[in-house]
Parts: sequence; structure tokens; C-alpha cells
Amino acid sequence: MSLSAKYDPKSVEDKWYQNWMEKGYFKSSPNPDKEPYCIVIPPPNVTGVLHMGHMLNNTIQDVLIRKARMEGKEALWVPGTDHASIATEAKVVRMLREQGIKKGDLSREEFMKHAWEWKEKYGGIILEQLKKLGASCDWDRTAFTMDDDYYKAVIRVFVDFYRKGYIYRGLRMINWDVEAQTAVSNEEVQYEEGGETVKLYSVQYPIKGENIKVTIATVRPETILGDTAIAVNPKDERYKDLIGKKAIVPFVAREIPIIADDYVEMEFGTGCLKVTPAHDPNDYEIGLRHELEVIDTINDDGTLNEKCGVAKFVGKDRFEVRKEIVKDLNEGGYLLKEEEFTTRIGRSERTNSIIEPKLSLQWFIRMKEVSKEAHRSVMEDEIVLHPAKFKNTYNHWMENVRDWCISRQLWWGQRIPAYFYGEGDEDFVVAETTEEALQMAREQSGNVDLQSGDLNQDPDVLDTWASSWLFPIAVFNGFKDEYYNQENGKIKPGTNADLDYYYPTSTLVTAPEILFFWVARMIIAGFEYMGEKPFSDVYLTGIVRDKIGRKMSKSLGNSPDPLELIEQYSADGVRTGMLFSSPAGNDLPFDVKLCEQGRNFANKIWNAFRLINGWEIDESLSSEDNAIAVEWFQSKLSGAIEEVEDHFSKFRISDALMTIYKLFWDDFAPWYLEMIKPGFEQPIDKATFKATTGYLETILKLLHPFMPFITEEIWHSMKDRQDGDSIMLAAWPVASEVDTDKLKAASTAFEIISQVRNVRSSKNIPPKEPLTLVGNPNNSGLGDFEGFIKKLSHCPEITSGENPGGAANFVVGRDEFYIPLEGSVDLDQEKEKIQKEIDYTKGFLASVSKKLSNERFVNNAPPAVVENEKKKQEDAEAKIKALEESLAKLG
RNA sequence: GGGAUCUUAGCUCAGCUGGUUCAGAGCACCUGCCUUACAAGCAGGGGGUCACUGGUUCGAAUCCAGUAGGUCCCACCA
Repeated sequence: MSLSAKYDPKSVEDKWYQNWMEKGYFKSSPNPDKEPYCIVIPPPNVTGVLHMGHMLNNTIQDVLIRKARMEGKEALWVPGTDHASIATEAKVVRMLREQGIKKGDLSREEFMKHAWEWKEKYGGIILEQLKKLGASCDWDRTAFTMDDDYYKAVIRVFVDFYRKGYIYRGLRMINWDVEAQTAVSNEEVQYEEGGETVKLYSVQYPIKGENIKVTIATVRPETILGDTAIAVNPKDERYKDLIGKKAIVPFVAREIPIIADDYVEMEFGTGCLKVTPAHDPNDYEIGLRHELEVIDTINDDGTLNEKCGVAKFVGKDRFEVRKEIVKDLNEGGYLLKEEEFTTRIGRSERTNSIIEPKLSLQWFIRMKEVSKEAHRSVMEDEIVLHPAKFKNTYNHWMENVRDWCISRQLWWGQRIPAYFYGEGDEDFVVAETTEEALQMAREQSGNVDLQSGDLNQDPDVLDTWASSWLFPIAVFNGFKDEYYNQENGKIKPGTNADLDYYYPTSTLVTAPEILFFWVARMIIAGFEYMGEKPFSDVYLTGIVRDKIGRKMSKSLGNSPDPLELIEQYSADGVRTGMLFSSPAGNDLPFDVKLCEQGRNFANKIWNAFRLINGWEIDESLSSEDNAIAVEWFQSKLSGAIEEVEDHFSKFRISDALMTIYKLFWDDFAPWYLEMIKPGFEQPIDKATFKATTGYLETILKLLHPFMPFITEEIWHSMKDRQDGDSIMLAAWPVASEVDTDKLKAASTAFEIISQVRNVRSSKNIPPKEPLTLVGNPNNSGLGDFEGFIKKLSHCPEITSGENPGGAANFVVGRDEFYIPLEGSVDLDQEKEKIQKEIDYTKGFLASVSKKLSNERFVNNAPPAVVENEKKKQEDAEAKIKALEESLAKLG
């Protein structure tokens, strides 16, 4: 035997992963003899690199998949990546910029070519990194949300939704970058921390037909020219009389109504709000409620147009106009005051120019209409969220669901299949192909001469989530022609073997922050196209944070590199480290110490294996002495298996791991192995050896989902295995009966041993110096474990007798023990110790007695509880009696 | 501002429908040990008024109300 005292995972982990891949153990296909268990990965951004959140997420998925596989289910974990339109496009733009290429100088086709090249070159690194972690995905099924078939599926769904009337075009305030002449997504708008200081102007508007004025406050006075109302809070007594009257916009002399709206804060400014529906998102909402006119006074390049109504401003930049208009307001007597004001100003991430809110036609999905089943299924626990608290959040969101804007002003993504054949907003058709679109356009326009060149496809692409919401169906090609029913827009049952078998999938493991973005929408799509939920359970992981509670992020630089962690602590170590402290839905405060703990655990297992591996078998030896230890551990193990199952059934993954951890570290190693361990270089009997290796195998199996590598390594090191005899495929352990009496007897024995060790420790007696243990003649006896008590407490002699005096003593249960220690015992100290025990027990007895003498307790509490209290009372009385006798004998 | 949720040992968390010494676990900490599987270890040990206040009950960490503080989601101030 020449095994190292330290487990070396480096070569082991790569070796086994490669072996599993070669053997095809991760592959899955429909098998009618087995129950399916399927997880689809939350597809990471194709640009992504593995971060700690992925580590946690994917470790949990691998644990679930590996366990299911061992349970004999047909386990499939589908991997994939998301094209992540915004993130990827931003990355490609940045790369091009570094090469001196501006996106604006490229045609759409040229840009897409660059993007695809980038994707082929750098995309999907993250999947390779997952392999290091041990992820047992069926890599042959790797999906990408912009694959041809996937792309077509997304378009197909858009067309179907449009034809079902679920999609409409509507005006929406978007963020407009006047420099780049493009809309930018919310994510691309940046705000300076703490806001910026600007001028807040108080402007007075005359009231029509009266000699009074109304004062509003604004930081964007140039938008005054687009005002179409003044709003006040309906509860505001100051302005009650003004409601319904007309105010007059300075310079343009437009009469605008004074309206009442709850949105207006009475405390802010003067309590009067100027309403410019074309240039402010909230004003737009107010405008909708009150049917106000929308006057769009600003051009795409940021200059004012003729609609502003003041000739000298037309064609000038909005900020130039701001300066001039302030001057004019002042001179005209409209300006009451100007003051400093701190507010947030949005700037474009790309050009750093100040964002202008701009109205634009966008595509929307009517969420109320499509989300009913998705709402119901979660409320009725057809889909169970873990932890359950997210059910409330989900409910709240679904009850107040807003329409989903699915168009994005980007190029990288699925382009909206709407084709315009004329100038009007309504002159378009929606179709899956240009051929179909042309035909429809000819019919719709009545112009049979239309050519494909006359069609202009909408330039926008779809929101990334409008593709990933199809993931659980699309990874099984559900939307391909042969499986899709054009008539009713549903997947045809019985035509797609994968979908029939694996759908609905089993568990979805993802982060709570995308519960609505992704999870809810997958549920909607699932019901819409499959008529069925997409998964049964949703496990929501926490956010990985650093020690001081900050979210781990690249920009903060507080996230360790996962691959380096694996290098340092092994994949098994990092996996267990992530799970040691991460209950579902709770944030995980990450500390490398956890990985160290995981690594240490691996080492502990390794050394236990080393010990067992080194034993020689002597067939002539009797197993009798060890029998009780073997029986005891069988019960202990079974109890642990039951507990693990219970934890898994509640998705308490870290508790399941902790149960096995403690079984190994607190029971198997220090008690079981020490009990049966032969003397140095002594052989062991065959039956005990067999039982022990059996136990080790069982524990390895329990551990395999968490620590796939070391368990496989030891599994094969224990003995020669047949080809295909991988622990990955071994049967998941089943509990046998638990003998609670045996467990109790053992824990009493262990307590006695601990007490002896305690005496040694406090009296500075070396651990192995032989001592004599004396039991009181009234003791209930040591039972089956006497031999092991002798062995582990190093008390070769156990006798019975009265307190010999000059002895250390202790009580376990009702039983008294003494250890004679000529001279080295301080009598007063011993007496004090006993007295303390008596006092404590008396206090306990008093509380129990008080309870029992309370008539209302005895009458109202359930009989079993009362019975229990009586038993406690008896035990305590007996113990006090024994202790007092002991004390008396000491004089 | 609306909603959700949380507060238990130094840290991270268990504690299910009130009832066993119910006040727990892991880590950290303290003491002593390189004892032939393991110092990435072994043996022993200390530590909490269960946020606060009140209520319901024979009995409250657990149920109810209020207070304080934290976190998350949604909406966001002209």
C-alpha cells in the first residue's frame, strides 16, 4: 500500500470526466422502461464566463441529475447557451471599436457576420468550464437560442401570437440616443451615482380669463412648448378651483386644460405638474388617461422641429433652446425663480450623450390574456416553487402583469417578421417567410405588382426572453414543421418522441431575479403550445455574495475565478463548498473557507479509505466481537439514508449533504471504524471487512451526486470493477430498518467513553494509559457495547463496586461511574462537580413538578405529553438520589 | 410609494401543524495533543433573554398586534 496521506484530485478529476464522456454515460434517449427525469439548463449568455452564480446553480442541477440517474431514472440534462442579444451585441460593438470599426459604418449584414464570427470563436467557453465542474450534461444535445431551428421557432411563435391577436403595436416611450440616432435599452442607460445637480425652474402660466397664474417646476424648460396640460392632485385643496380651467402655454399661447391626477405629488415643487406626453414617460401615461394631445417637438437628432411653434428655435439643439428659453421666460416675466436641484440624468452607455425619452411604435404581448393558466398552475401548486415564499411574489406579479414589450432596437437576435409595404403604420404584414409576406402584402394592398424588394422588414429584433421562453420545448425541436400544427398553433402530441417522453421536464434550477423574465414566461409558452406546464418544480437559488454581503460581480472585482478555485480545492471541494451553506432561496455568503472545508472532507474520506484498504483479512478470525458494531452502524446508516431522502424531497440539498457529512465524520470515522479497527498490523475478520467495505460503498453512493470524482476514484480503487461498473450508474441506497434500541445503547456507550476521555483530559492522563472503570452496583449494566467501551476508553478493566474514594466520577443517565486515581483527585473538586449536577437536576425537577402540579396543564395537555412529564420527573428523582448517595460517600 | 419577506451563538442558517433538556447544526473560537488512516487531523471545552413591546394560552423561538432594523421585487418624483 503506497497511497498518499493527502488526496490528490488533479489527475483524478480529468481522468474520470474523460472516461464518463467516452463511455457516453451522460447521454440519454427516451426509454419506455424507465421514468424520465429531465432538467433544462438555464442557458448562460453565450458571451459568458463561469462565475460563482453559475457554479452554485449548476452544481445543484448536477446533484439532482446524478441522484436521479442512480435512482434508475432516465436522466437527461440539456445544456445550451443564450444568444443574449444586448450583452452580446454590446460585446461585439466594443470589439469592433477596438479594431477601429464603428457599428454605424457597417450594414446590418456585415455586423451580423462579425457577430457570428465572434460567437464561433469565443462563444460557449462557459460550457467547457462546466465540464471542469463535473456537469453531467448530454452534450450532444447542446442548444443555442439562435440556431436555425430555434430561430425559426421564435419567428413561428411571433407569427402565431400575432395571428391569435396576442400581439399589438403600441406607442411606448423609449430611450433615444440622439448622437447614435438609435434607441437604447434600459440596461444601456447609465446614471451617475448620487445624481447630478441641475437647475430647477419655476415657471408661471397665465390662466385663461382670470388674473391669476399657476406655477410649475421643471428641469427641462424647452419641453414647455410641447405641454398639453397642467396636472394637480385631486386632493389638493389649493388648486381645487383651478381644475377644469385653461392655462396658457408661454410663447405659443396654446390653451391647455388643468386636470386632476393622482400621480401628482402635492409636496413636490408647487404641486402643479406640466404635462408633456411626447417627452416624458409618466406624462405619456397621464396623457393616455386624460386623452391629451401629444406634440412631439424634438427631432431624432435632438433639435427642435416646427411643431414647437417658435420659429427661431426650429433646428436648434434642445440644450441650446433651453438656454434661450430661460432667457425669454425671464424677460417675459414668466420665470418665478431658479434653484439648484439634484436629479438622475440618464446617459447612453455608448455615446455618453443625454438620453431623450421618445415615443415610438413597439411590439407588445397582451400578458393578461395569455397568462391565466400560468398564474393558476403555480397558485394551485401544479408547479411548486422552492422556497414557497416566492409563490406570493409570483402571485403579486401575475395579478398586476403588464404588457410585455418584445421589440428591441438591436441587430443581434431574431428579427421581427413584420414587413412594411407602404409608408403607413398599418401597411404591414406578419409572416414566417418573405415569400409568404409578399403574397400577403399583394393581397392586403391590392397591388399585385409588389416585389420582394418593395418590402421593408421591421429593423428591430425580439427581446432575448422572447426566445428563451421556448427553451423547454425548442430544445426538443418542438416547433419543427413535422411536429407543429399550423391550424391551432399547438405542438402535435404523439409525433415527437423526445417531447412526448421528457416534457414536462422535472425541475428547473434558476435565480429568483429571473422568476418573471424567464420562468413565468416559460410557463406561459408551455401552456400555450403544449397545453401543459413545462416543469414540476422550480428551485430558486440565492445570490452569491462576498463576505461583506455585496453581490459578486465582475465590475466590483470581488468574485474569485471559479476555475482557479477548482484548481486549488478540486471540483469536489468547490461543489461541496458551495452547498455547505446554501438553502434554497437564501443568499450564499461565499467564503473560500467553505471550499477548504470541502477539500478537507475529501481528504478525510480518502484517509478512511486508506485505512480500510490497508487491512489484511484472516479468514480464521471470528467476527463475533464486531457484530454489534456492524449492526449498530447498519441502523445508523439507514437512519441517515431516510434523512437524506427527506431532505431531497423538500429540495434541501445542503441539509442532505450535511447529513452525509456528519454521518461520515461524526459516526463512521470516529466510532464505527475505531470500534472495528484491528490493532497495528493485525488482520481483520472477513465478515466485518465485508460489512465495512459495503458501508463505505453505500456512503460513497450517497456522496456521489455531490462529489462525483473522489467517489468514482475510490469506487474503482477498492476493487477491480467490470467494464461499465461506474458509481455513476450504481443503484441509489435504500434504507433498511432502524433499530432505535441499538442506537440508544450505542449513544450511552459513547457517552461513557467521552466521559472517561474527559477525565483524562482534565487530569492530564495520556489517552492510552490503562485505567480501571468502576460502575456502581446499582447500575443498569453496560450491555452489548462493554467490549467497545473497554477498547475505546482504554479501560481494560471494568469492575463493579461502591465509590472507592479518591476517584473521579461521572453519571451517565442514571448510572454512576468511578475512576480510581490514587492521589491525583481533588476531593473538594469532585464534590463540587457532583453538587453542581445535583443543583441542575433539582432545578429541572422543580420545573417539571411545577408543570405537573398545575391542574390546568394536567387537564388540558394531551395525555402523552403529561405522561412524558411524569417520566421525566421519575428519572430526575432517581438521578438525584444516586448523586446524593455518591456525595455522601465522599464524606 | 406599493408588495413580499426576514431578525435565533462571533458568522451562515435549522427549528414542520405551539408541548421531550428546545434552545440546535456547520464554521469560527479556546485548551491539550504530530496517539502508526487522516495536523486538510485527534480529544476536550466555552458561547444565545430566540430584535423589541404587548397580547392569546396551562404552556410561545413557534400564534396575533404594534415598534425598530434589514433584504428583495415592482413603480419611481417633475
